Amino acid sequence: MVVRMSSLFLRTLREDPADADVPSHRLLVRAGCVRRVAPGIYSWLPLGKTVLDNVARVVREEMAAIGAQEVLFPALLPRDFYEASGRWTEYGEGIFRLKDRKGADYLLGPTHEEMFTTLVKSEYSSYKDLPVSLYQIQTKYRDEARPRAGILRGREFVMKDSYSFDLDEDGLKRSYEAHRGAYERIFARLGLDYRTVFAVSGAMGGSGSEEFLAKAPTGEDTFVSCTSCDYAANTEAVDTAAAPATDVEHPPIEVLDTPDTPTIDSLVELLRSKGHDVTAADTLKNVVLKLHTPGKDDEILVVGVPGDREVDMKRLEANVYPAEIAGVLDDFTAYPDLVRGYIGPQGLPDTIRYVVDPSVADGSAWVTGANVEGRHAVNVVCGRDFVPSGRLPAAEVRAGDLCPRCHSPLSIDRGIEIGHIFQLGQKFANAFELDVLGPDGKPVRVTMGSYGIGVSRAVAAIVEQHHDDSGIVWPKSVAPFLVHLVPVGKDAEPLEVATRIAESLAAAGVSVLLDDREVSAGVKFADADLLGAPTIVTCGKALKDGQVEVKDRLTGERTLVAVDEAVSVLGTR
RNA sequence: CGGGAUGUAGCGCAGCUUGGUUAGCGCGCCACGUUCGGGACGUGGAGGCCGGGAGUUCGAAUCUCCCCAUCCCGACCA
Repeated sequence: MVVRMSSLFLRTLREDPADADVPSHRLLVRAGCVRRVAPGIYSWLPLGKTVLDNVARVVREEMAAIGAQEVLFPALLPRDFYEASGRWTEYGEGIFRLKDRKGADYLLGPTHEEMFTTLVKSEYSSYKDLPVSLYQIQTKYRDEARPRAGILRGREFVMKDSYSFDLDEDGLKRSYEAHRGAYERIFARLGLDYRTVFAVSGAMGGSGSEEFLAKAPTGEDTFVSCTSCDYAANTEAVDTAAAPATDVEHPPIEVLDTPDTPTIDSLVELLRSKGHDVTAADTLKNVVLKLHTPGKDDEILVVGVPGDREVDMKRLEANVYPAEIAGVLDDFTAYPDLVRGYIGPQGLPDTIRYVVDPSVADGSAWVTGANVEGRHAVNVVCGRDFVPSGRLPAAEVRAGDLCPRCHSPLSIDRGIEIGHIFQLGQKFANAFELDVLGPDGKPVRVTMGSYGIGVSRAVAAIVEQHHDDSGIVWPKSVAPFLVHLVPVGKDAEPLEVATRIAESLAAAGVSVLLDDREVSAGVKFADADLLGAPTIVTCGKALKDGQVEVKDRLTGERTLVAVDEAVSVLGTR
């Protein structure tokens, strides 16, 4: 079918919308693909809907290829399923809740582990039924505290979520690998430049988890990748190897008067002025954090990191799960042993939990607080003068830090999370007592995996990676149209020729957009570039030689093609 | 929830400091004419509870107070 622009429901914008600052948001709005309805909530117009459907089609094909079967759950869900898993409470303000006319509680589904688990429990009961993988492509709802960046982080979004059900750990690993393979093929077909990185499982629980991050400066996730081997990880999940212990003999602790040095910088400056050759990296910074564990009393945690680094709260939090970091302690009155600004791990009472970053090696000597106002201690040796109760990755990760695998430097990039796969294990199977009967007649607890792709987010990620100053440059796999025909000139001939080519291409199964509007050539060219069809065909001046101009949107390269050959040439592009 | 900014036509903005006829410009939209290969031009139109409320004033888009909303940064977030 030929789509004619004169009747296509489309209004392009010449100017950038005021509320958009990331490229995908700007261009999807300007190209008439989406319109904002409320914060984080968007309507999809014909062009955008076509792209969204194309992405979903690729996802469906690859899911089918690994044998996953599609279902569709409601988005509107009753409370009891989420009560059973504990997530009605766990999610807090993150979900949309509502009541029906009888006052019964409902929610708009943020993710559907509960529903899938229950469905399989109600239908299957034998080991012979497994393994099975089910998925849906569905609208999800999360009441984000701050939706941002247009389609990239909305409160309503389209997600493909699938779940695997296996009898044991080995089966789970096979399902997980199958999904990882499918995801790699999907993102490659979508034209996305992405990395697969180790991630933290966080609230989802489970053992293994990887994220698929589309590289983009506008991405919200920061990840490291090794410049030499294939190691890559979300910064929260970077595995810092414990620094090797040293057995250098250090002099005994010496306590120095260091008045008015509450910060690392002021301390280093004072010590250097007194002839001590130290830098911030030689100091041990001790930060007091409040830990909140749901259902338990809050506690404090003192963490020591090299003084030239900040504490990465997200990274540390990933390592204290299920506890959450409620912030930095600001009221020290309940902790007389902690001298604000002058805390040292040596001599801290056992009642205070003290951990260090793995970069603090046994046998290493540090400058740190003397637990007395206005005094610091030098030659404080880890393992000799204090013994941390544990090592938790807590220091910020920097470009140039060493790869935990091969010790080459790491680089840091930002990415958009387009997919996430989890070896979920039995968290939900336990919550719903999902068992099947084994060959011996005894019940076997099912093991699950959960796998997500942000379908609408992928559309935005594609635009982030495929655009230029003039507009979007759609990859062929998802382009709303493969060929955009632009007749120019006041005579009837250009439109006649363009229409003829358009109809022949459409008959050959090529999606075609025909700009039959009565507007100036400049408007047509600008819109063609903005809309981003991979091939733009101008029917104009060259018609006098029996030719049309074929432009590759990506490279800008233009070639002249005889009208008679246009259909066969374009059909094979 | 903290910090910053902004609410005037479908979209992008000016006007507000220093209150005063009928609130303006560009894009888009409608009509007619000219133009016709990189966002053409002329003429004439349609389109506004100036975010909401209360106040000050003879008079408020403009000043004061309160509220609401949106965007950005942070906290938060499979």
